[in-house]
Amino acid sequence: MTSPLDSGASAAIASPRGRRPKSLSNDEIHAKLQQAVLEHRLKPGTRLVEDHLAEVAGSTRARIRQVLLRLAHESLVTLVPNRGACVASPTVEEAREVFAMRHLLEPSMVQWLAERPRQADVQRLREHVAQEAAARAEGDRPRIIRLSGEFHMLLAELTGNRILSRSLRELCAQTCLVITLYDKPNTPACPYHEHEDVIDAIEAGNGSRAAELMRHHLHHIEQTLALDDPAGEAPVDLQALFA
Amino acid sequence: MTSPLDSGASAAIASPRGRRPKSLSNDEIHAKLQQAVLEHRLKPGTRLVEDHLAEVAGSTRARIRQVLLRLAHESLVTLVPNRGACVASPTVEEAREVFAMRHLLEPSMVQWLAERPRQADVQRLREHVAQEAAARAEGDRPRIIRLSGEFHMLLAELTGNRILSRSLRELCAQTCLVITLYDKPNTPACPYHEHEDVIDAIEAGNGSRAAELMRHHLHHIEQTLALDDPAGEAPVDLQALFA
DNA sequence: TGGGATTTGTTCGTATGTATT
DNA sequence: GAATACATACGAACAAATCCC
Repeated sequence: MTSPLDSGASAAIASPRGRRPKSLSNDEIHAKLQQAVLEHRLKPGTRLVEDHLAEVAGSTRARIRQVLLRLAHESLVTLVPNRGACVASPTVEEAREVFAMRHLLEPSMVQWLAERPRQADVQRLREHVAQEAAARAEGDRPRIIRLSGEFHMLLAELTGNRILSRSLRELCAQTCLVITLYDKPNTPACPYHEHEDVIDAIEAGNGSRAAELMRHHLHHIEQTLALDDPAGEAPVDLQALFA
Repeated sequence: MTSPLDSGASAAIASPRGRRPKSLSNDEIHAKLQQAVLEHRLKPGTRLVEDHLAEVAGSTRARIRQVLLRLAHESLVTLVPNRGACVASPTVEEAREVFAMRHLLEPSMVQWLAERPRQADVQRLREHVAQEAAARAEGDRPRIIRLSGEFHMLLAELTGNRILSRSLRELCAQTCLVITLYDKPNTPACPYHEHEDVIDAIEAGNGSRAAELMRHHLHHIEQTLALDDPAGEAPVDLQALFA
């Protein structure tokens, strides 16, 4: 049984240059950690030691605890009593649940947007895709990955529904963890033309087409993953093996 | 401007008889508070003083803090720095967002269930509705209210998707707060025949009908609320009033 | 305008628990 | 199997802020 706590011990949150005397607020720490996950800089299983985080962030253990608690509730870290926190490692089952949830939400979400298209929204979406393209041109892979996820978050924000927005933020972050764990070797992150297609459908006010494109897009992302083979977690029943 | 902190000061979590020496776990405290909200025993605006909760639950302030943090993340309590916690009072806007979210999730959810009907599930659902009927017969109003919400949670659980399950648990709890705040005077809680209709559609394997019934049901709940008139919150611009 | 009571926020020392050698 | 090192969990006291009178 692979413990979620047996990976590298050093905190993966690098401070740009030496010690950082600046003390970050609670929310800033949370945002930084979340962004690190989105950029695949914090990998699943990485231990998050309260003392280390407190020192690096110029904060205190009590505050770090709060942040970890919040991240745990967002399923981004797992909290084991008396053993501390580490970046979550979603199981195959959990990964499927994440995608099932996104399949439930996102097609309806873009359909809703397409049924009341606003030019300002389309504008923002196109600007975002332009950023994606720029990051792609620069070969800035962490940035590409983050922006790909943030496109979906942006769609949620444009609905104006903050609950939906938060949900999708969590789901995208978890998706990033899933991708780091189960990505097939040769994967071109989230082809951007699919994003543009969705925008086109929204601009055209074609709700059912937008929904269909999103369904296809999600399906496509899921297909770049190896959620079938039991890699990563081995629920092998040793007892049965020797019976 | 009505502050969310100006309601009754006494904690509304009654211990059955005198002091309770038993010390509850963190999760138990959370469950109890959540259930109290579901049963309308904790009303919006009720202050939640850490010391009081700690004593009643036989716990410590530190633990209570964790529970409150979690409840805050579930939007069941609002946490104001240096002023403590109180049961959340969703605004009209937030109420609309809750229903929008439920409209997004629940029709697709029951459609999914209806497309792969299992007799065991139908059984559990019917048993639940029977409990609702029993509570109705006894006139146990808190129980009726709680069970009505829990029907929707049960549907989510039957999908086997824990993320969806948690989402709906949160949404239902928030709906309960919304109902206490904006219910029109004469409201018969959630007519149970609508629940039965949904079950029938699921059993019959009629996905689109199940979805349609759920849409109708949600719409019906929303219509028993007074989300149009600006009661409760008065965003009156006093400056404009005297200009 | 001020003072006292109440409640939250923080800190520190210690205890407990886990993993390792 | 025992001892050690390490990190989390706990408890109490102190400090700061808010509310009410």
